[in-house]
Amino acid sequence: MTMQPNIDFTLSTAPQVHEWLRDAILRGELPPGARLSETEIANRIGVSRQPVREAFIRLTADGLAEVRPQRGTYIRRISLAAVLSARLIREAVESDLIRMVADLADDRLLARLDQEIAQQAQAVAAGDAETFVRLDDRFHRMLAVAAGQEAAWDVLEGLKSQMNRLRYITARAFDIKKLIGQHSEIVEGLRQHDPALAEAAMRRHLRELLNDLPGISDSRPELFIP
Amino acid sequence: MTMQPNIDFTLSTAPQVHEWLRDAILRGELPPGARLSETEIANRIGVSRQPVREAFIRLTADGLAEVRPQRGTYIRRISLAAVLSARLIREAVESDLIRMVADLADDRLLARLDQEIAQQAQAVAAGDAETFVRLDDRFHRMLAVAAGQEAAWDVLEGLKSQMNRLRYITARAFDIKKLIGQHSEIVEGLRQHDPALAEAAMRRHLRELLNDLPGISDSRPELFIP
DNA sequence: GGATATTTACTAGTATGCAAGTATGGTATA
DNA sequence: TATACCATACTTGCATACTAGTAAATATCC
Repeated sequence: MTMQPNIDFTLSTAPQVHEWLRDAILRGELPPGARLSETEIANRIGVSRQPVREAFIRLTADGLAEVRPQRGTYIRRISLAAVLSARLIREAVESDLIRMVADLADDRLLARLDQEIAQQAQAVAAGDAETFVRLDDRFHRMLAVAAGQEAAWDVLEGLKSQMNRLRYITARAFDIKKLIGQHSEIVEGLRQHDPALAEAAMRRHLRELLNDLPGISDSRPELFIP
Repeated sequence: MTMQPNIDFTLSTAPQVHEWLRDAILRGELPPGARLSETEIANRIGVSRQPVREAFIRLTADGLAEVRPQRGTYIRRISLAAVLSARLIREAVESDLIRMVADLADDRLLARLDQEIAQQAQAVAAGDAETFVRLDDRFHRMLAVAAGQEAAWDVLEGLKSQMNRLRYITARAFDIKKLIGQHSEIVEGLRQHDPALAEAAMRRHLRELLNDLPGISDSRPELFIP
């Protein structure tokens, strides 16, 4: 954790500290298992323990930190079970959403999706894995919006936080080209207005994580709860 | 809010206060829109403001309260959009789960589900709507467990909190007999090991809320965000 | 030298005081 | 009577002091 946050003292500081730490955790800057201290962070950013403490409580509620009384506060390691649950939920929801979109998709939407995929290809050509992660999220969000269910996607975002940490930390471990090809298959299903085809492509796509997960948990066991 | 919590002073008080308030909110004892005060609750249960304040922060993270700086803390009114999102997610997930169960269901599971439904019928015969809400949750959890996905159900529990408040507050507004009949249809699909049949029954069941919601939001507008 | 107390430095949990913003009700004024 | 103003009593946000518990290094005893 190299940077300091820019605290705006005309606003409440606790939420700002929370957001700052949350970002750092999701990006993997604060790795699973890392130790935090209310006092140390408070001194670093020039506030009292109190707002930092409240930020820790919020992080705990997010499932991103764990306060061990009288011992310390730690960045939570990733629970494989939680990742698998989130993946299952995501597959179920996005499968339903993509069926809805298949009925509604018009040329304008299809063109925008094609354009998104082109940008993704550009990022992978530049070897920029982090950008791809961001674009990937945007692609899926766009589908949720097209289904008129952006709110549902926002809920998924919360659940996906464990998955996202994993993706940022191990972005290079994924076969990104394959993922982009799967995006194209999904859009192809939409183009044909074939809900079953689009759904099958979506499920294949979201099950990809199941192939990668064992390798990741073998090579980076320190990220996970044993 | 009539009762006092039993605070165990050998443990941290903040989490205890949080759980106590959370229950009161979900049961509808603290109704949407109600005003809370750190000081008042602290005095009532004989602790300082600090742990109460931390409980409020946790409630905010749960989406159950809203702290308006320098104004007060209020029990959040229910967002219709949030309920609809939660319902959609629930339908998607439970549909996938019930398909899994249809493949695995054995006589022992079917017998236990039949027994659950019998208990539900008993509750409705006794006119005990609150008990039915509890049994209903147990029924759906049992299905998730049978699919080997109890963790996923736990995640849904968190999302459903807005829905649950509604159910407790307006338990009598629902046609409970109809709901029990739908439970039977779901189990019938399992008995025939027919995933499509079971899924269709589940979706019908979970879409029932869509029929009741307009009536509820008309007759109890004070529960909802405008 | 090894095992066992003890000190010491740290941790988070709680209580309390103060600051700053908001709502309310009363009062003076037109 | 209606309106503007102001005093007051609240609210939460933050800082600080103190408590109690943990863990690790150190001293002490055998």
